[in-house]
Amino acid sequence: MSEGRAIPEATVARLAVYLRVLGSLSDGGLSTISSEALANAAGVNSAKLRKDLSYLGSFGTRGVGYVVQVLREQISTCLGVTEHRSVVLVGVGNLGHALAGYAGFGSRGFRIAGLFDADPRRIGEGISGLTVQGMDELAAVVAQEAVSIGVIATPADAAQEVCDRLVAAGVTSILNFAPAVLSVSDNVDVRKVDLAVELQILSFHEQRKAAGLKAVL
Amino acid sequence: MSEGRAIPEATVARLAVYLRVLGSLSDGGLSTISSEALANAAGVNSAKLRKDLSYLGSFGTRGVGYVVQVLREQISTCLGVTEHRSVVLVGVGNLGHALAGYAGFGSRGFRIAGLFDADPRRIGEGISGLTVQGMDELAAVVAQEAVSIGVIATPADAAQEVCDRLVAAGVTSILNFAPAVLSVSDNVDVRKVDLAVELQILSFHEQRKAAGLKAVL
DNA sequence: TAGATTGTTAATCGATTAACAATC
DNA sequence: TAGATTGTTAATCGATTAACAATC
Repeated sequence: MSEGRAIPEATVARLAVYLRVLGSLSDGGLSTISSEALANAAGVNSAKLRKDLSYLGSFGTRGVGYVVQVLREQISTCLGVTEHRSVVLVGVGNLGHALAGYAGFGSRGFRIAGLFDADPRRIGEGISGLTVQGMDELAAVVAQEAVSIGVIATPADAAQEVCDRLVAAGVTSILNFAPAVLSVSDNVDVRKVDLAVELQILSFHEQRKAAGLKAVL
Repeated sequence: MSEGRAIPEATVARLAVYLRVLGSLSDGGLSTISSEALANAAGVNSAKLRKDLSYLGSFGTRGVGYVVQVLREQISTCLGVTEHRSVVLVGVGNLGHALAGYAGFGSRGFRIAGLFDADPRRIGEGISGLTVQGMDELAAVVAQEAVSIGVIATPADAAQEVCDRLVAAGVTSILNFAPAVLSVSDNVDVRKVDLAVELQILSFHEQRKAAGLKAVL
């Protein structure tokens, strides 16, 4: 039981996309779908989709396709969406506000257990039904609400300290929106979302396109 | 000239990180650095770092390391940071506000050429020194300001239409923050940043950790 | 020369893809 | 049975890593 048949990282990311696409499809009343159709909707090719699903088991029907509901349940279970998780969000600047107001949390099994900020002027502020707390409260909330995920939306220079405090409080996964490289012990997972890096990757490709154009002319 | 010696996608993403790390290092007055030290600061191993840099050429000194300034210039040139690029941002909700206020744009060679929203009540609103415009103005601004990159920060159901209008206006790269899969012609680059997907990946790993813990006990 | 560190090779690892036998 | 589509295999491709010769 609880087999360690490792699912590739890239597959996990795509499963989350499939899950969302399946959500809108079943809202649209569709009850069954082929790998080809789902792959198109998700923007991948069908071989990759079938390979991805094969890591979860085999619950399609040859000649027919997949039952949308079954697929949703299998993927949800695999990703752990069924177990609700509490997250804390540190830093309630512009980005923190946007994240706190993000509607997708609840429907995907996440619950914001607390908002925190180091700036005393922000403490007590109400955002999306929650009240901003000071960093002193962080450890207690993480412990009481069994929080396992921390989201960092502070400026870069505060990120490492916030990270350390989150880890000390017991958080084991961190989603980092601050433009800083965090160092953590390797039992803690960190994922980073970096606007500047995304833009620079696009910029790089723009440049290549321009160079290609020149080469052609 | 303008050689097509392809730089791997993964390398491009890391180069952007190295560039930022080098920025803070040279602010700190450091003038020379070894691959080992830079790799540590960037959170990768030194072999990977050297391999990444080798795609740009070889401008380190054996036995010594790299001159920080030289490295910054080489990476900047490669990524196209030296040529300034104009971007437009569509959707000025919470997230749009956060993005519009993001300080890192200018220092990285990007300039916001316009903010747009479909909601007539938002038109005329001032954000970070810019005025929100209606979608009718989009095409003209893209053309006049030679905008090549569009950022989508709308709700999911508006994303595809906004995308189509951006592409029609002449944008060739899109950064999509809306939780929707965009379909575009393949001369247009799309990168997607998805909060829900990031959280679900973390959630998946949390689950694995919990299962591993149980297995050990 | 001795010590340090780069740049590159070759081995390994992981992910993608096409193709097709299995089977509804 | 004939047509459709899955699940899986094997080939390919790309990225990571360790190791070390080159060289400062």
